[in-house]
Amino acid sequence: METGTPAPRRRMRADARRNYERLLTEAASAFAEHGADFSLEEIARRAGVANGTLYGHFPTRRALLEALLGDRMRALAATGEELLADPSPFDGLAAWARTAMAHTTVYRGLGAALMEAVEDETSELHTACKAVLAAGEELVARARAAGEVRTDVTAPDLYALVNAAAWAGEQSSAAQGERLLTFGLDGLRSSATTRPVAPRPAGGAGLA
Amino acid sequence: METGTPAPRRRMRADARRNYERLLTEAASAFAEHGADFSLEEIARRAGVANGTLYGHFPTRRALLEALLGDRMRALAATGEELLADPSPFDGLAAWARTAMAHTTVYRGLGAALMEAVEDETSELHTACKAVLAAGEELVARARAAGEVRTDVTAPDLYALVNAAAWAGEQSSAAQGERLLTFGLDGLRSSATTRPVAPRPAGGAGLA
DNA sequence: ACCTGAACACCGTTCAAGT
DNA sequence: ACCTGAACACCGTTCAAGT
Repeated sequence: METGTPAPRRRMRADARRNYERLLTEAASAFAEHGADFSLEEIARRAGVANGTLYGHFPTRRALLEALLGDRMRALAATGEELLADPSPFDGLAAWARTAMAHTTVYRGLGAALMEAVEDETSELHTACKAVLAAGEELVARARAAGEVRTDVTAPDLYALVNAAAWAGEQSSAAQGERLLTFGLDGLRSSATTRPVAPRPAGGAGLA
Repeated sequence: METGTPAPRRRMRADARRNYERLLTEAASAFAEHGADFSLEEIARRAGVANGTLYGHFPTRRALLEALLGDRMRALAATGEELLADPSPFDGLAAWARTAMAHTTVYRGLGAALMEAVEDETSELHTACKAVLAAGEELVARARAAGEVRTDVTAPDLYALVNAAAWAGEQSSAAQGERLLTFGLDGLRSSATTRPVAPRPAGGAGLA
C-alpha cells in the first residue's frame, strides 16, 4: 500500500528526479535514526548532492517532512473518518489517538513540528496537519454529542494531547508516553458519567 | 525572599565574581525572553566577557540553568512537602502540579531540559530534578493510599505530565497547556470512585 | 531546468597564551 | 586563579556561475 518514497508532483528532468528521490531516501533514514532535526547538510552529503540541490527541491525542512509524511498524514485523517463508525464514540476516538501517536513517533521531534505547523499557515505541513485536526474534530464532536467526553473538549485538545504524549515518549520512554496518553484520554471523559456504557440503540453508529 | 542572582558556592576573586554575576543576569533575561536554548556565545557577549569565561564558570548549559533555577526547584520540592498537609490528597497533588508547571514555564524549552536531567546522572540539574521528583512521589503515594488516584500512578507519571503540559503550552498557548494538565490530572484519578469526596475523618491530614 | 560549490553569518567547545 | 580570543569543526541559507 505504501509506495516507498512519494512521487514528486510534476514531471522532472531525469537527473533532478534521481536527486529528489535520493534526498528523500536519505532524509527518511536519517530522520528515523536521529530525529527530524538532523542536519540537512549531512543529508545532502549522504545523498551525494550539493547542499544547494537540497534547497532547490525542498526549500525548507518542513517541505521535506511534508514530502515524507504528507500521504501518511492524510491516511491518518482517513482512518479517523472510518473510526466514526465505531460503535463506541469514545473508543473510536481513543483508538484514533493511539494511531495518531504512533504516526507522530516515527521521527523524534516530529510532535514539535506538527504542533508548530498546525498554527502556521505558511508551513508546508499546514494542510496535512489541518486534515488531521479536522478528523479529530469529527471524532471529538461525536463523543461530545454522545456525552462520552466533557462538553468543553476540543479538537486542539486532542491534537495537543497526542503530540505532547509523543514528546514525553521521546524524552523518557515510549511506555511513559503511552501512559500519558492513557491518562489524558481518560481525563477527557465526561466527569458526570463514570463509565459511559450507555443503552446503545441496537444498531450501528448513525449520527450524521 | 529571592536574592536575585544566586551566590557562587565558594569565595572568588573580585573580577571573577563580577563576571559570574553578569553572566547569570544576562542568561536569566535572555532565557526568559528567548528560551533556554538561547545562544551561549551571545550571552557572553551581552555580559561583556569572552566566551571562554562563560565556559570557565559554567562548563555546560545545564550548569547555567542549575545556577539560575536550583534554589527555585528546591523551593518547589519544599512546597510539595507542605502540601502533604492538605486535607485532600488529590487537591494537594493537583495544586502542586500546577505550581510545578508554573515553574517550568519560566523559560521556553525548560521542560525538555528537566525531562532529560532527571534521567541523566551526570547533569548538573539532576539533583534538583530528583528532589522535585521525590516531592511528587510523596504526594502521589498519599493520594494513592487514599484511593484518590489509580493504584498504578507513579511519580514519573506526574513529572512527565507536568513537563509535557508545559511543553504543549509553549507550542501553542499557555491556556492549552493548562487544559492539558487539567485533563491529565483528572485522568490520574481512580476510575473506581467517581469523585472521591470521602467521609473525611474530621481532623487533619495524618497518614505518615 | 537544474546543479554546483563557495560565501556569509552564525553556532558550541577547547585551549594556548596571557595577567 | 582567572581571563582572553583565536582555533576547530560544525550549522542553515543564499546565490553567482556553470551545464
